[in-house]
Amino acid sequence: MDRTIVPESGAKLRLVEAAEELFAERGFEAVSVRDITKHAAMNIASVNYHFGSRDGLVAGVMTRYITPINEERLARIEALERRFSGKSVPLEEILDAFIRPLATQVRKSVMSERLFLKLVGRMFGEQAAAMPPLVVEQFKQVVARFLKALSKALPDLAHDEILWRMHFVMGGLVHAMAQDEVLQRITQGASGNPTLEATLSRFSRFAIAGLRNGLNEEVELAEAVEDSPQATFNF
Amino acid sequence: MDRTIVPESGAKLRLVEAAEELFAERGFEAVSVRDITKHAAMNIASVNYHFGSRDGLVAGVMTRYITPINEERLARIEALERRFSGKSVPLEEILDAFIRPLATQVRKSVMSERLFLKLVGRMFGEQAAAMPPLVVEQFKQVVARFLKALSKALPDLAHDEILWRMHFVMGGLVHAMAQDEVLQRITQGASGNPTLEATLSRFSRFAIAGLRNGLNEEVELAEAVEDSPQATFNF
DNA sequence: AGGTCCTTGAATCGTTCGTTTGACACCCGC
DNA sequence: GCGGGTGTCAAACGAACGATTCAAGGACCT
Repeated sequence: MDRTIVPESGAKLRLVEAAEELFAERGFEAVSVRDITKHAAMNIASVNYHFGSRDGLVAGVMTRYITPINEERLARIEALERRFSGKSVPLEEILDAFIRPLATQVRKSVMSERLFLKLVGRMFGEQAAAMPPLVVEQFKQVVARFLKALSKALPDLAHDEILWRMHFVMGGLVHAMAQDEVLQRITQGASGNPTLEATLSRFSRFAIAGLRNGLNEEVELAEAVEDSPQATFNF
Repeated sequence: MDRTIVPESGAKLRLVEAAEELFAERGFEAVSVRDITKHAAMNIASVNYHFGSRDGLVAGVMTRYITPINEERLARIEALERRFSGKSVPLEEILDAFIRPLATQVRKSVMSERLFLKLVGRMFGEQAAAMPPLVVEQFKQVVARFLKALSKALPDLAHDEILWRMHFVMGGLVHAMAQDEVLQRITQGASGNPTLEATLSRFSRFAIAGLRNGLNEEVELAEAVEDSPQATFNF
């Protein structure tokens, strides 16, 4: 569980690390093989030699962090289910098991917190279609596992509803990670320079509330209609 | 307020519509000028003749729908503030004013709901840096306006906190719009084929709960700590 | 010392990209 | 009917892309 990095020849590692940095900064499609090899001080041919193709390198970058993140997620949710032995795991714990691995793995990276998050965020935001099949398979496993735990923790919510809310949660997470400069630009930098932990904590509380909502849904809607003369909520 | 489309020469319109469709389907960076002109049954040179460059066409596509969406957002929030004359506008109404314009504009588009949402989602998800300055300026105005309304509606929340939650909300929205096939793939299509209205309604309820959370924050945290023997929430 | 395998180096491949060119057709006011 | 915009067309531009080639290096083993 502690092995974070696939054993690489040293040259492979240098290429992957250079690629990560550039992908995080400029996005996957905006970086050429020449950019990467120049940044790693290596020959152009090295990418094709070590990874077969540019896509092979991209796959290597995606696997490198996402795999241990998802492994840690699975390990954590399994530990929780063991701890609560069949009973439903509290929502807070489930979400923590999903989010905290990001903070764990960022520490093992040579990149800054900000770049690491941008990289992971970009993988889902702009390269979701290019994910290696193995990673996709693992991710399906993670989703299925957490979905089951959420179903238990939120027994009054329909299965579909949970699914959608999880989708919203992942979207907020991905966006918050990858698009930090949008926040900065739009608010003229009024948002400060928070730590990763603080940001994830903020998000965690937001997401929990969104997920938990609806146990008393009809009550809230009734209120809303009362409050506003011409309620707009037919959609 | 009803003019949706900038007056265009007919040829410009055909190019923009062809570009929209391809951008929505494949992403902005994956579509070449040749793809666009072929799809519009026009000459390669037409893009540079009518828009100056490929970037000019991209800017045209971004402006075309985002501008009226943001105009409608501003009109709605102003109408609400007028209606509630100085008093705080209910959170539900604020969020509705932000989200509903998407549904309004999609109807004026020749594209399918799904493609339209993918297009708008992609603009923020993968092309936020390429937004025309005019659109960015308008968007800043929208954010500032809604931020003020939210501050009134959620008086117990710190300014920064509201800002971050709005960021999370926008992320969930963008992701839900652009990455629909992720949801399909990961859940093996178990999520059905909901209408736009249903999806936005779902999201709206989710976001409201997330935004409103924390008025009684310490209470919930205390509960959570009690529930779980070894609380993991130091972050 | 010789031979083998793994890895790099510089040069170049064929494609595709966004953009430009200049010739050609059209229309409209004079 | 004639000149000057206006728009379209095929063709070609230089630049950048991912990928390939092949010779030369270097480590390691026998």
